[in-house]
Amino acid sequence: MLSTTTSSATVRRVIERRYHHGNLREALLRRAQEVIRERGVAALSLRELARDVGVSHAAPRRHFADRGALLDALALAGFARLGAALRAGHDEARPDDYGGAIRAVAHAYVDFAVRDADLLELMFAGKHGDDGEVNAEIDAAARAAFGPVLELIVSAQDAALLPAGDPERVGMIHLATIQGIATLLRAGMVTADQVDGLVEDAAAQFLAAAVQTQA
Amino acid sequence: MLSTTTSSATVRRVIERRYHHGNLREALLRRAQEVIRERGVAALSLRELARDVGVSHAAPRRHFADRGALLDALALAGFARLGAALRAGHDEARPDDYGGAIRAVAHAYVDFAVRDADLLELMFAGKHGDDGEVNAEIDAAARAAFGPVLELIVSAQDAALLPAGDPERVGMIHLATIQGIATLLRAGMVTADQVDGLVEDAAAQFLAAAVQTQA
DNA sequence: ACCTGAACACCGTTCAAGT
DNA sequence: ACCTGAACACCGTTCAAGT
Repeated sequence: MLSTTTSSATVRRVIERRYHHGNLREALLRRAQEVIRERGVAALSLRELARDVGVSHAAPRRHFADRGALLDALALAGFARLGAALRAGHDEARPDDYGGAIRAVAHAYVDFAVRDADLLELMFAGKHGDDGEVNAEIDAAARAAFGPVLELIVSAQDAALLPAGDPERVGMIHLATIQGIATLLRAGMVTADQVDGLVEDAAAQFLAAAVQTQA
Repeated sequence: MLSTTTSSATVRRVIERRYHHGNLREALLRRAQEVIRERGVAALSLRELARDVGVSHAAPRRHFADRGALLDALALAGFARLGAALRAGHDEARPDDYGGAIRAVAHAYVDFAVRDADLLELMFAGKHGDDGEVNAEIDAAARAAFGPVLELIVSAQDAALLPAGDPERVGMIHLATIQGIATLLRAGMVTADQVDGLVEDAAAQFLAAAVQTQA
């Protein structure tokens, strides 16, 4: 039918147009996340990405100076998404239920780590940049993502449920524990059905140790 | 001088011979560890390795079926070295000083993680093998490496310093915490001078939470 | 402003051939 | 038994050229 032909031609033109209006960057990032999830960071190739998205192999250069720049952008987007997930976990609990919030955030973190294990590894890979220094933008995004955890600790301290003290330090141990559980799962040293129990233990230990410190 | 010429020719022949007698494999593994330490796993190239060691680019194939097999061998060797380091840490403490032993092992672990951050990441990368399953040999090596930690917990339980219970589960939380501290350090979220304090906190929390569980 | 096509130097993998 | 050399298909990066 004529209308079908017309509309399909229109769609084609629109798609072509979109790439000329700044959407190639998003398309590349979206596809890159899929590839990482399916086959890992090592299998991520700029040329294949360009092919998948229907553009020449040199086109990504407009948006990402090199492969490292693409990885940095992925890490940045990853921290934004992780931050949203942690915040959503935090908001699942009732406002005064600090223990519940701590557990919900921990579970949200591990869920993210399971679903996007390779992306998380990339996010924590550090040494973004040729000379081995930490990318300041990514570092800031990471700290922002963990904001809900710190707020939680400060709130609990205000409510006298946790002893006063540097929330960064108290929270860092807890964060390390959760992150470590995710790593052990990824390595196969912990099975999927053990994870929930370990996360519960970690949250309980976090609260218990805080009380212990207080005594 | 004649003798110098003779001996240098002898050395050359010996080196050539060594490669023909099964040392190419060790030479490749040794050089690979250096490259990983200096420039990371992603920068590891079989061809460059062969060049560095003075052999043709196809020679490594005799000893490693492909790049993945080399990485597996590196992970295996890494766990052997990590196990030795943890055992050495354990032996630093007096036989009856469980708290000291736990702290020493934790510090040994983080030291390894700092010195060989990229290797450790490779060791925990999981999914060795094309279809995403965990390599059984590497998994066994990992469990063997963490043997000293489990022994420690069992000993402490026998001495009634820790509550009875599954040592794997009790120890796994502690191990996760230490591993997580290493990851946060690598990511730049924790500075090098904070690490010792965090490790001390983690060890104290481990013992405190155990006491708490007992009560 | 954004993308293409050709070019360059690298890489992993394979395989016949050498000693 | 162990290694070499040529070959293939891929990759990241660069750059002149197109629209």
